[in-house]
Amino acid sequence: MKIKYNLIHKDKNTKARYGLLETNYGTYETPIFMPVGTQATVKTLDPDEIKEIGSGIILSNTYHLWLRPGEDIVAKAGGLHKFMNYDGPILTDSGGFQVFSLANPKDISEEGVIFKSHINGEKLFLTPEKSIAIQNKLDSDIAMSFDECPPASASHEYMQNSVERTIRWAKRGKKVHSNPHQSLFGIIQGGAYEDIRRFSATETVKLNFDGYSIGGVANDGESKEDMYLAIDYSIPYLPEDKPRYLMGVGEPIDLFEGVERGIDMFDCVLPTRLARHGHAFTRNGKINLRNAKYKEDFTSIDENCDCKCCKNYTKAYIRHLLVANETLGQRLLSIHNLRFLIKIMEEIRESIKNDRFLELKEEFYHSYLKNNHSKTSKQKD
RNA sequence: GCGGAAUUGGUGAAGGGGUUAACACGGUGGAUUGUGGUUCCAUUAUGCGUGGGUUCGAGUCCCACAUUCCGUC
Repeated sequence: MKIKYNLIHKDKNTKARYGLLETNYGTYETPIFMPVGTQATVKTLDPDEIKEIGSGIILSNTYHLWLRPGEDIVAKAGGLHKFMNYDGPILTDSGGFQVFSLANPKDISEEGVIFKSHINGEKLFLTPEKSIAIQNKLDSDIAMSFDECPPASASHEYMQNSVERTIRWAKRGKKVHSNPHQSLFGIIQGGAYEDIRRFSATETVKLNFDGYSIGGVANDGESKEDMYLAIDYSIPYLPEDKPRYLMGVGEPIDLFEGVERGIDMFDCVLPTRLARHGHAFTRNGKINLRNAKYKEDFTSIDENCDCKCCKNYTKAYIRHLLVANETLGQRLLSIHNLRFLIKIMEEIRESIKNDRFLELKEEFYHSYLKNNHSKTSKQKD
């Protein structure tokens, strides 16, 4: 079946919305945070642990699985769910982001994009049709349109041309999409240009996708102000009865800012990447467990957290694991950081239902920002 | 006793007269938003065993001493 979004309640004071998303693998409440498992694994966790932290949908990536092990092997295994032994919903990214990160602008043509494999340097060619065909074979529950993801710093002219091409790519992808129980999302681009976001949103919505994403907001070096503008400029043109997905966003503050503006779905590598590099989210801001001050700190990372890591282990022990390069440290922190974001989303959903989203937001910001561990803007003060 | 070699940060060390002592590991911070798993960035010896001397200038050359190692009686 295709996914189905049911809008249940709109917050009285903001654009935040609470809904239910029906999928092939159960119904999930939104807004939702989706952990990222690029290579058919949420790094360091097994599927039982993904479930334990209260996770719903997870992400995987067309580009990476295309290169290794190849979509045919995944198909032979019985599809991505069977291959990785995960019986929850899976969304696959289209490889579009890799256009931004791995290709040169001159390698992008109307037909598709020339990549250099990050594994062996081999020249590869990816098109909208190819991306959709791979995703059909992977048999994910939600596929993404193949898009170009230009930086917000791109000129107005480049951005307009890029967005027009992304829309043509979306049409081509939709035309060949043939997996009956896989949904397909369109992607809105346009940087922080109001007119281009409006154009991208209205034209993409005309194609009638199962959901809509806002992309190009979490590229390296872009300001949070531009991200918030990109959302504000796109949301008014998206239909109420379809889910809205903000791609690549996952700082706690940005989850609140996104929800407030009407976003239903988020994904981000940040919780798991930060974990592997020794950082943890806490209600009092982000901390670096490798810091010497935790050497003899025998308290948990966050005493209010209900995850396996916080219930059983101390900062001093986790620090030791990280410094000694033991993978258990990375695993425990990944579990904690993911649980942290998922729990925030649980609280956010409750607050929307009770029309007290802004109160929760203020409460969270007060605690999270009080030690200035996180800035509300990437711009220096 | 005699002869030879060595002595440079927390560690392994480079440098054999010319500005601020290489590099690596370790230490200490920071970064990370549709993945960078072991990544990236910054910082970390006002000092080269001790004391003299030569020189415009000395880890670098000379002398004495100390310590360590090797050989030998």
